[in-house]
Amino acid sequence: MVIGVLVQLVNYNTDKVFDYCVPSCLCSKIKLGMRVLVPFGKQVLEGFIVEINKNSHTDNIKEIIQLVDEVPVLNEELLLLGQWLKAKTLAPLISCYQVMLPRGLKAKKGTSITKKYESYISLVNNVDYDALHLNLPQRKIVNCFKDQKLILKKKLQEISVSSVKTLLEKGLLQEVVKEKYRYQLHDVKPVKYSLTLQQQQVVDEVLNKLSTNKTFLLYGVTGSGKTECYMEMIDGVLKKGKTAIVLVPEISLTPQMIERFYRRFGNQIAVFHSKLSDGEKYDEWRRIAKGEAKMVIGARSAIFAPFTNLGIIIIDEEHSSTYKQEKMPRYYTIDVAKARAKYHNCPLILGSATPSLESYSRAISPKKIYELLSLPNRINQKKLPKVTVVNMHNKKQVNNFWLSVELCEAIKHTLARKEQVILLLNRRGYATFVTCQNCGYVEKCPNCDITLTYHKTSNILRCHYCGYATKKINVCPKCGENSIVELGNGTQKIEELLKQQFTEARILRMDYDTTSSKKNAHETMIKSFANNEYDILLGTQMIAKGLDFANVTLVGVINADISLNIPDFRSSEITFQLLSQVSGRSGRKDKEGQVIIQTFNPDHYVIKYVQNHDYEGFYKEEMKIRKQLKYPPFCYLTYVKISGKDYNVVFTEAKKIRDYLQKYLAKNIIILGPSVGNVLRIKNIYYFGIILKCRDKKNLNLVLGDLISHYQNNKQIHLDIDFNPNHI
DNA sequence: AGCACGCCGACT
DNA sequence: GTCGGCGTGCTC
Repeated sequence: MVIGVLVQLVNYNTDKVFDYCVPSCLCSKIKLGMRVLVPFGKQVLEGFIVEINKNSHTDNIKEIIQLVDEVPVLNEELLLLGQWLKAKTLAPLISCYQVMLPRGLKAKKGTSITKKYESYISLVNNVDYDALHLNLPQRKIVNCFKDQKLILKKKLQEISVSSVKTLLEKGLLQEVVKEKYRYQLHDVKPVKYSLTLQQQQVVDEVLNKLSTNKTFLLYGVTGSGKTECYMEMIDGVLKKGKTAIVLVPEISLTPQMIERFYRRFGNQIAVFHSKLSDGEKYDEWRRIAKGEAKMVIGARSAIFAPFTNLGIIIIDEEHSSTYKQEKMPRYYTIDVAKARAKYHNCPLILGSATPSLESYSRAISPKKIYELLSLPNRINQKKLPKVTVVNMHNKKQVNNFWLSVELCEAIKHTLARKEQVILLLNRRGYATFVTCQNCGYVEKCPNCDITLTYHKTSNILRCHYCGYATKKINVCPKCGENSIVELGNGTQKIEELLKQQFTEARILRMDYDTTSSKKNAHETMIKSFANNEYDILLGTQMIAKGLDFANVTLVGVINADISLNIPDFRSSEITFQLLSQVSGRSGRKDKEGQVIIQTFNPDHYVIKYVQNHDYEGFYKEEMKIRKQLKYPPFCYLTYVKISGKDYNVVFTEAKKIRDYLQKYLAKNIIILGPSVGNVLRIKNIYYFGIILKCRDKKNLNLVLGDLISHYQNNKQIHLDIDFNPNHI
């Protein structure tokens, strides 16, 4: 028997199927998707069986060493999905399979994680336990099985070790050895929710179409109860004997969130998140593969959960940039979800309070690419908070560069009422830009409408999209004032300024620096703030998502301008989403909330629409710009990154690649660059980027595929292709 | 990724 | 004459 094996080396040179023969004693055990150990040159490697019973055209075939698995780790669907993923992302096929599996199951060198076993006890059929003469501890043990079929042996032994032993010896109880799973939640009784009429309509709409491969966009304002809808939909799916995948951004995957699902679905759920150990992830994966778990809740990678009968896929906060995988294979989770939903002929639900422009345009287009479901009201008819915009140019209003009089007053009053404050420190950008301190003017690229990045060493402003460059100005072309300043950092001072202003207040700072030091720091901080151990929570965008604090009645945005000016065509969209989301944090329960946004650009349309909670208004205005400048959703973007150690080599090759693309790509594909990224050199590696814009991919993947094979053995140049990139 | 092969300069 | 630099190419 000859089989085709894909070995574990992530490398374009070895990314092909190698033939091996199987000793006859193993032939009956061989299945597609299993891992095997094979000799490969001088090495011994693990690989996946991707072909069986093939005719080999190779003469010197080697024999496999042994099988690694008893059952396949990749089922038929996932094997196909891997090929699809390779075609979509141009990544090596082996990396497409690796990304689907928890670390413990990836084909690799070295030892796999060993399974752990545990003994359980159950009753024996056809025994009339009531008629038996049992002593007290024995009777007590038997009684334990009144509401459970299977009980841990260890648990029963707590009653009496010897009684368990006697009952087993007499054949009145039987022992069942099962795999032990490391990640366990305790048993909770199911809870039933009652839905509002609107929620019920949304749920019914989906439940009526469970056997169609449709994508729904659930557009529901913050606090409209999307999660309850998801749970009700899942309930319907599970009742049909099918399974479900729920994706949320990693940061929203809090114990409270998991607990909510757990209370409803108990042991049927599996959980995937980054805090689990390799062993725990492995266990959760096994529970899904064996059919013990019926649904999974997890971050991006849970989209590959090995369910065989998917009934629904739900992606919450669908606009979140975390759904893009930033390393090979650079997949976009929503694309993968669509492929899986198609395979299983089941619905895909995308949920958001601020849908991505791509999703919303598909939902409202006459072609009805997505079906739109709306939840326009908050549960209990709570009003959205009042949003006040403070113009930071108005010198009378400003206490100092970062804190306005109005925000300080509001903080004072909120603290006096013993209520809590969230302050958002917008620090997303690491690129420096220049702005007029007097009128808020920001220098942008005349071709791309992207904020120009200031390069201090050369005193030049540069566009990261097309490479346009201009000398830094000192006098504002709009108002004529000599007040152009650099912006982009300096936010560290704010905590100190706050401490000076509010000497009594207990301030909690939460950002990458304070949460990355300890394992559960993020979680602990959120908890202590929720417990009123602090008055003010000062944090970066990580505080904006999905958190529900009953006592927060004031949300302040320190500097809305930073993310508004990140050099990215999505900067307005990202800012709208961020500000809308953080505004939703204010006044969630019975208290009325308010939001104060400080900005140097009070007339900016993003600020205007955030103030009015007007997603549709923002959508319409932003779409005009996207259309005019040919950005998504009016085209697909592809980013070709060229890097290497030698500046001249990298630049020359980048220009060669541009010429090559110009020659071979379909003529209506727009080519921008090569241009330098916001940092020319990182760790002594130089980077250039070429941006491709197209309405229709035409021969794009084909030409780029050829480009990759051409450079796959080039030691001086590294090529990296990113379809639908998050960052440029 | 590893490892061998092979073609050039510098050395006990 | 040999040791070792690393560019090139192969691994079923």
